[in-house]
Amino acid sequence: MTGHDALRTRPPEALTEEEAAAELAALAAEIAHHDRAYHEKDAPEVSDAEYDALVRRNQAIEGRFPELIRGDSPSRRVGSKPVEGFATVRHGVPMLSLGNVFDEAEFAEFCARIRRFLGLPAEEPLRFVGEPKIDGLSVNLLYEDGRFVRGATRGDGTTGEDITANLRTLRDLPDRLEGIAPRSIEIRGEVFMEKAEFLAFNAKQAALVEEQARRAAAGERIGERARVFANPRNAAAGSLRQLDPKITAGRPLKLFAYAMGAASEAPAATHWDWLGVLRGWSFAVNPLSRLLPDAEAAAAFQAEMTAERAGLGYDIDGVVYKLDRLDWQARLGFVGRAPRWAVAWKFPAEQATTTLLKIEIQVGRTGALTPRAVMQPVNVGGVMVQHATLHNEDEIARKDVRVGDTVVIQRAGDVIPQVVSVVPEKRPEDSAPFAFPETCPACGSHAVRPPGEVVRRCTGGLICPAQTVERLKHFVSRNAMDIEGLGEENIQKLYDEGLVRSPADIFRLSRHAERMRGWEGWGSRSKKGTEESRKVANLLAAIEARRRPPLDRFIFALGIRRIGEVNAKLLARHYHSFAEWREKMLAARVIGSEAREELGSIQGIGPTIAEALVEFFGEERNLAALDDLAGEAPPEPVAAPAAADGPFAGKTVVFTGSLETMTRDEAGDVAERLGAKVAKSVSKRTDFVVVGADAGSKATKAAELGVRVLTEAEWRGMAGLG
DNA sequence: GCACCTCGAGTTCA
DNA sequence: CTCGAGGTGC
Repeated sequence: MTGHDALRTRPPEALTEEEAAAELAALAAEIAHHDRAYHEKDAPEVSDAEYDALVRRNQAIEGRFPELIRGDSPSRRVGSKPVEGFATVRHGVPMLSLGNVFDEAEFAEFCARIRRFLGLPAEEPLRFVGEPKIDGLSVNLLYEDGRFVRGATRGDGTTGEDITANLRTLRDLPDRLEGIAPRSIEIRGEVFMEKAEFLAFNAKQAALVEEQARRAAAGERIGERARVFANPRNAAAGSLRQLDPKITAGRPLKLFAYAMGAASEAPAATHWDWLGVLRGWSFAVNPLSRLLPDAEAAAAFQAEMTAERAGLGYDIDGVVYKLDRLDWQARLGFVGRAPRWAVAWKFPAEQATTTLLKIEIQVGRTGALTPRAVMQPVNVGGVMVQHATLHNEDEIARKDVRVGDTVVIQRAGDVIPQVVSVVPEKRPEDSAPFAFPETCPACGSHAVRPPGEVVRRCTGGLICPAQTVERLKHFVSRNAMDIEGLGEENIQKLYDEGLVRSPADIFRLSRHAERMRGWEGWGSRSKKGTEESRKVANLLAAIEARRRPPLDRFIFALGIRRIGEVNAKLLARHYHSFAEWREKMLAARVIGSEAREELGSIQGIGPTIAEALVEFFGEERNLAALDDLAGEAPPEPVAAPAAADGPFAGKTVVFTGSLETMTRDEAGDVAERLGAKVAKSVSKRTDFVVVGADAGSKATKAAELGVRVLTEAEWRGMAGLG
């Protein structure tokens, strides 16, 4: 729905070069957007077929205009979503994530929760199966009538990529299940590379890279670039992503099977027996897995694995404990996306020590001053780390972090580095406590910290260059205006050159095309030639492609405090058009006015958020910038969600429990499009409660109040989802 | 008034 | 992903 549909219906041959460039830019942006919606937010906005149509359109145009293929073309991307080759696959049963515990007390709490839920006395032992948690790639293997028919990556848990051909090359994967097999069954496993194999393989890769470099220097053409991998996990992932199964076949990949997904019949009554069944079907099951009679045995097993960890042939980051009895598993169900009957007991995060070189203060788009540690680069768990957030003033004081200190760092939640503590013995004599600045490092304005709040904020607002640049970055970002090719660096450059000071300026950039072409790397043919000379044209095309933004994106892009994606959508849906919204916001500046009441009556908008909006509209310069922008890029009204009739029109619907075929958010979107109002909790004004797996009190309440309860299947039927 | 849930904002690295 | 804080229902 980007306004390019008219163009898209024309065959590529009928396009002028300029049109083609513009459409490729728009397609790249749109596909990237969907990739994100699909992967990161778990909320695809288009069907797979629509998505594929976009990709095919992109390929068709690229085929006709090969010289226009963009550096960021979706067809080149090797990132999250493979665009050629791999199809997407929906798992029969979602592939879940696991809750984590880090010590015996947390594990005991996990056990206590199970007992509470099942109503078991403390004496009743909980029998677990412990399985080393390998750091590899989860895959889902579908067998029908005993034959391997499809294999997929985990993906976002709901849908993954079809990598059947690659998986067939694994020696550990039986093509056929021996003996009695259910008509249809999904088997989950972990694909990984052993440490020794990884080192040998990576050495080969390194040699290959070197050789390619030599040949390139000699002017030879080289095809696919070889690469070295940072760790076994990445190597395994890279190997499974190969479009050519022959390459995968040459990689030393292993597979351990460990769980069952959707199955036409249950092949066992306990998890332990199930592992036995898998072995019988000649799957490799981790031989270290063990049946543990009670929680004490689990704790002992954890200690044992901690000791043995270093000596294992592969990397593990903890042990997974699963309640053995499948009937209990079924009763326990799920909280969110994680089962209540299993947990990952993680080893302590890998730590490293390094020196703190300095503490930088970053200024965010709302003026928040955030301290950031700059450290001597150090390897933590296979990744070089040199920055870590210090969160805020209090955090620095609490840990008494000082410049020059030797600090212990770790990567929390597998990714984000954090400073754990300082090593006081190694502190230089002349060190002083860090003095958090009380003025903005970018504009010198006062930075204030309201009582009771943690964040200190620059009061410079519109005059602060750092805030202005951050707001511009936010404006063009993916979920906002989504202007492809306008990243952080380019925005900074355009700001520094004085070409862009406000969002509206972006839409006037075409006036400065000549000047931009003169910049090094923008159009001046320095080294690489062709691609750079296209940069300005591509950028302008990408900007044009966004000249009619949907109102919700437009509102979000403004970067008003407390107005994120969700609240922006609420506002856009409620006020429908830009003019209406603008007028009502101005009127709402008067406390007690009708417009203010209306604003507060929107579900999800409370007094604080209303206040933030009113504050924005109370600033004359904001209003001027807003109108300037709306003149350049007038927002399109969002379609009114109301459907005049149908079973959900005008009804209030509550979704509860975890739905299998979609997330609650997705379901909510569908319901809204059908004219329903989606609420979070059940009251007597609720018309329908849609109950997913493991619904809790809301389902009970619905029954008490006599509200109509729908199963997921019934809901899908009524909503016309088939 | 309190507990729970959801949203916003900020952040790192390959 | 994680924290803080706002909104809403009990």
